[in-house]
Amino acid sequence: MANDIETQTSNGGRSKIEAPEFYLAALDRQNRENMNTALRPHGLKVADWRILSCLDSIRSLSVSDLAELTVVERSVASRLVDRMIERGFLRKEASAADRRYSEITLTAAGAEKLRQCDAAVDDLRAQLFAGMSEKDQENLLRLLKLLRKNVLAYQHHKIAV
Amino acid sequence: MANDIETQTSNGGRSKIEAPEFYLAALDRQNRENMNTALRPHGLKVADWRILSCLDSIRSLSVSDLAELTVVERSVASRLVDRMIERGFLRKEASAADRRYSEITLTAAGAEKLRQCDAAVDDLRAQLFAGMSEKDQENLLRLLKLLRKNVLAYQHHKIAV
DNA sequence: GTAAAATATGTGCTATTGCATCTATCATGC
DNA sequence: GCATGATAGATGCAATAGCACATATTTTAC
Repeated sequence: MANDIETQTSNGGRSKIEAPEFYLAALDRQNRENMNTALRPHGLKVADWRILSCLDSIRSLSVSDLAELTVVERSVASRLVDRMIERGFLRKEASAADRRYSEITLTAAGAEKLRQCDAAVDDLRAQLFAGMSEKDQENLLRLLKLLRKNVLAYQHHKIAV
Repeated sequence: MANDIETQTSNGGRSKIEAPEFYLAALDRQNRENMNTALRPHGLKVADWRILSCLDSIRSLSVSDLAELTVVERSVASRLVDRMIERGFLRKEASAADRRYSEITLTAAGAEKLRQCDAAVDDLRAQLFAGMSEKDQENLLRLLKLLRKNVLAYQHHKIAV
């Protein structure tokens, strides 16, 4: 049944589900599923892994920074961080300069856990970009960055005006 | 604080948050937020809009088809459809050929609601692809399609092996 | 034909997310 | 200095998503 799906533009225009945003969304959702299955043996979910990855890249971040980088609500980031502290993967201390901020860092256990996931994640990435030339990958990254900039601009536009 | 975020590859390799998948995820999440704010005046959420869009493109689909196209669990699609039937946007009847299947179609009200959203969605899309040449857009779509194929292949690989 | 397996859908329950709100801390104005 | 406003973070609550399972229908194996 699902095999013979064909887009029939009933309205004369281009089919909505052929739009790039639709692909983008479907792609991310499916990739997230795959990430979750790849990470399950390690006891992590994608949201956890993203937090750890951010702190691997930047070392010390606040809850707000993590929320911004992983694009979740601050409340969600707060709870994710809490749970990972309980599990021993993260450590949190109040910033000396501004005690509202928390400085979250990886513990040795967190760094080790992240390292354990590397193989699975790298494998998944390799599958994802299979058959795509280096040049195409760079091109894709460039286009995605441009889209990201546009998205942020839209948000500011909305807020400012 | 969040402004001076710089990627520092503490592990010698490429920073994880610079990986295309990370951009992809962040992009989709932010775009979804923007879609939600754009659709809020119309009383729809992105999930609703996706369902309607699929049925605008294909006319008649089952719950499973909709779940597959929008990449959500079938239970989620089932409830989304139910609620939209209650709101008068969709109609559902059992398939004559196979009564397990439901044939879901847009009502006139549903088609009209979707049409009302078009301006907002088109505007958002224009903002999203602002400054991107026609050629780049086609290129992006091509690359996304390739990624999508790879993602699906990975899933089948996982299931089959 | 009948039994067993498979598929589509719906439902109960849990986990996750997002929104509103609260507290604590800092910045700005006077 | 102090009052007001702004920001970081946490928490209560509601909506959503996902998982496990149940039911109805069809297909497959015998």
